This record gives sequence, C-alpha cells and structure tokens, in this order.
Amino acid sequence: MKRETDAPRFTLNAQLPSGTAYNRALFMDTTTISHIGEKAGGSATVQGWLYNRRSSGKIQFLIVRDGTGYLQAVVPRADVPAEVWEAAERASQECSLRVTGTVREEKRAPGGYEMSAQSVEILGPSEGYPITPKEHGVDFLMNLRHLWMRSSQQHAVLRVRSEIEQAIRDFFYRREFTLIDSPILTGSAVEGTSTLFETDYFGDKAYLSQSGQLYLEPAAAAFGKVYCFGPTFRAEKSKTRRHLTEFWMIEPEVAFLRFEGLVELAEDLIVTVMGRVLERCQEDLKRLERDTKKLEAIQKPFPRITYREAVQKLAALGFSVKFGDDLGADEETALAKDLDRPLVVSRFPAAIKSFYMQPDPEDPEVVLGLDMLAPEGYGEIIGGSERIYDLALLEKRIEEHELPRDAYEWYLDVRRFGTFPHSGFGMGLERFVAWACGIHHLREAIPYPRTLKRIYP
RNA sequence: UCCUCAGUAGCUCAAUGGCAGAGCACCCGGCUGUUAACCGGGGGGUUGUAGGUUCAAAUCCUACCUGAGGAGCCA
Repeated sequence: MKRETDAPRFTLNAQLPSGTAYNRALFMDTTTISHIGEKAGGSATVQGWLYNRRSSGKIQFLIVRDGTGYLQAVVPRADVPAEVWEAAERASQECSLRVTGTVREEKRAPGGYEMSAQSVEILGPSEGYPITPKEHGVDFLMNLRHLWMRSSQQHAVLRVRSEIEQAIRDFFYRREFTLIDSPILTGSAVEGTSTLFETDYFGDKAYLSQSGQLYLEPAAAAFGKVYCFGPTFRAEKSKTRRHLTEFWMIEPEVAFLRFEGLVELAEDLIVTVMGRVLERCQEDLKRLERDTKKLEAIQKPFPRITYREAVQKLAALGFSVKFGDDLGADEETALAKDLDRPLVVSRFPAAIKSFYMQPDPEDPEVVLGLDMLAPEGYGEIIGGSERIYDLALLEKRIEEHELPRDAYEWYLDVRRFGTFPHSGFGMGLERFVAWACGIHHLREAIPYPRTLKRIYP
C-alpha cells in the first residue's frame, strides 16, 4: 500500500538561486558529501571535520564528515607530496579540514564513494577531543552535548527530528490549517501553578507556557483550523526517561470537529509522519539500527478502548483498579502490551481529567478525552479532547476545579460570542522522535535537553 | 517528594581489609586497503567530600554532595 507522506516533490538544491556568494561557497567551489556521487570520475573538494583516521605505515585513511555524510579520503604516501602526507598525519579527531582529490566508486569505503586525496589542508586544529570512539557514560556525554551531536547516532536522531518537524508542518499546511504561535510568557496557568516555571515580569509574576491550547481555542473561532508548534515548559519534578522540563509540542485545534473526527486526525498525523520518516530517513534509521518493520506496522486504524473497558480488562488481569482511578504506568504498559500500533484510550471519568473536557452525551460520567499510547513502551504521545462549548457548564467546571475565574474571562468569551463545538490535542515531539528512532531516553531526542538535573550546556 | 543503585587515570571499568591496575584517548616507534584497524613502548591517581573503626580503608560505618534508574504527574 502506498502511503501518503506529504513529502515535497522538489529537491533542495534545485531551488537555490545560482550566483549568490553562499551558493558559490557551498555548492560550486566545494561539494557536500551527500552529493559526492555526482562528482564520480572527476575532481572535487570537500570541507568538514575529521571523523576518524587510520594509518597503515605508507597509507592513511581520513574519514571526513561534513554534516551531510561521510567520505573516506585515501592518502598513499607514494602518490602525494610530502607536505600533504604530513598534513594528513597532523589531522586529529574533529579538526576541520579541506580535502581535494579525485572521486570514484569504491565498495570497500563507507558511503560507497572514496576520494584519492591530492591535497589536505587543516583549517582548525583539534587537540584532545574528549569523545573517543569507545564507550562513554551518559552524564559525561550530556555535559558534552554540544560536541556529542557530531557523533553519528546522535546526529542521525537530530536529522530524523528535523524531518519529523518538517513533515508535521507539511501535514497541517496541506490540510489548510493556519499556524498560530501561542505565547511563551503567560499571565495565568491553565491548571494550577505547581508545574509552572515562574519568572519576574516587571514586578508581576509571569509563567512559561505549559500549553498553547487556551490561546488556540479563540484562534479556532477566527481561522477554523489552527495549530501551534513550539516549546512547552513543565516544572514537574519528573525523573524518568519519558520527561523533559522543556519539550516541543504540536497542538491542533479545530472548529466544529467532534470527538470521532479528532481521533481520526490524530491517527492520520501519526501514520503520515511515520510514513515520511520511513521514506526519507532510511540511512539514519539504519545507523540507529532501528527495526523499520515496527514502524511499517503503524497503519490505520489504531485499536481503541474506552476507560470503562480498560478498567474491566485490567481487573481481569489482576490489577486492583476501579472506576475513577487514574491509570498508572504499569496499567498503561499492560494495556499496550502485544500491540503493534498505538492504542487509543478514551472516555475518562471527568474527575481525573482537565476542566475543559466535554462530557459524553451518552455517558455523562465520562468526558470525550483521548490518550494515545505508543507501542514498545514509549508511552503517551498524544492527549486531547472535545472541549466544553456550553458557557454555563464551563463556568461550573472552573468553579469545581477552584480555578481563578478572573484569569479565564477572556477564555470564556469564546463561549459568549458564537460558541461552537471544537476539539484538539497535543502531541509530544520528543516522544514521537524517540519512538521513531528507537532510542531509550527522551534527552537524546532534543538538541539541548532540559531535565530536572540539567540546564547545561 | 519517595524508593533503589552508583561515584577509582581524560573516558569505560577492575581491584571486597594488605604494593592502585587494564583497555581506549594522548605522545613515540612499526605496518600500502584500514572499517571502533592492528603491534611495541611511554607519561598519566588527594579512589566524590567530611568524619569514624582498624596495625592497615578504594573496600567497613555515619553524614553530606553529585549522578543514574524507577514511582507519582504528564506530552
């Protein structure tokens, strides 16, 4: 079955204007390694950093990386001037360098092409590079995150992340959503202040946003289909591999969309973006040793279970859960176990969910909310709901949750002036990236992770 | 906040009460097809901090610091 992936049809370099200074510098005088095949049989110059060097007395192999790929340059002592041989000998791990030579296909070389070097020029030396080609501990590597991202697996993860972000934007653009950037500095909390980072705002308190949702609901009334995609901050003292204090969240909000449509939108997003990763990131997934069969299995429809059904199933499995209890990590794992695609859990008791969730008209004890649990233990990647659109009910819920009414007046205006049913969800970018890449910990799914114990570098 | 585990060379680790060691990295030498190359040599230590037990502590005890994994909470 052919997937819809939203991948653009053009290739990147074809769109670049010719004759600009940066174009000459980047694409004419030198060749990016990802395009080295186009130079096979001729001469080329690459510039980048030394990934590794091996020597065997009278021959040296320089592995050069430039961010787009890896190229092995061969320096045979007999074939090059003495100063070129010596420059190659001086080249140390991660020094920057420029290498010119003839390019040819070579099966023995990583990448399939190899350069016979005619000149080697060291641009910037690198002495005592701390990350050696052996094992290191996580704390050590995270202290060197600015350098660690040069390493092949970290580099691959961040390339996949970039592709995922682009795929998400393409997904919503193609469906005629309007991008609405929600504020990062906010004056009021969505729910309580215990998980908010507080900052001084000219003598008043301000908080770093933990969700763009409240700002998107009014925008849905202005534009119909909207989404935001930005950083989100949670001051939760979570100390697990599934949590960051700063992470990126994608939040669509759609006017007149009911709950069933919301679940389909969430499914479509997951399937489309995962398809795009499979189509465009094969090389990176291979470097990450990701089992792509697991990703190919991510197809519609996803299995669904209501909270009530989940409680029954868990009780049958021996868990002591009853209606009204929150599902913990063990319970979620038990439900998602043995599934090859995400599980949609829906219709939770109102008491354990957010104040703005719409009650199910057929079962008023529960609300039209959904959690999507990724397979392979990656946990909740999406949480969303249909929103309450009745003013009186929303006012009642704000009171029940003991929220400061004044701070929500502007939000209530959405219900005062032409209220409408609407739905939305939030997807955690890093959880999706970690899942796609098959990496163990969220901190490797973001360039500079912020966790309970880390704000450096 | 709670529970569990760990801090020894730049890095990864060994030494379990008796002389502080190995591999990698770095420096020197060797090798014309290496794939985390390999072979030989060299320099490199306040054993997280403070106190205690002991003839003797990396090792046992106490406190603290730092980190990791998990719970809760969530994306």
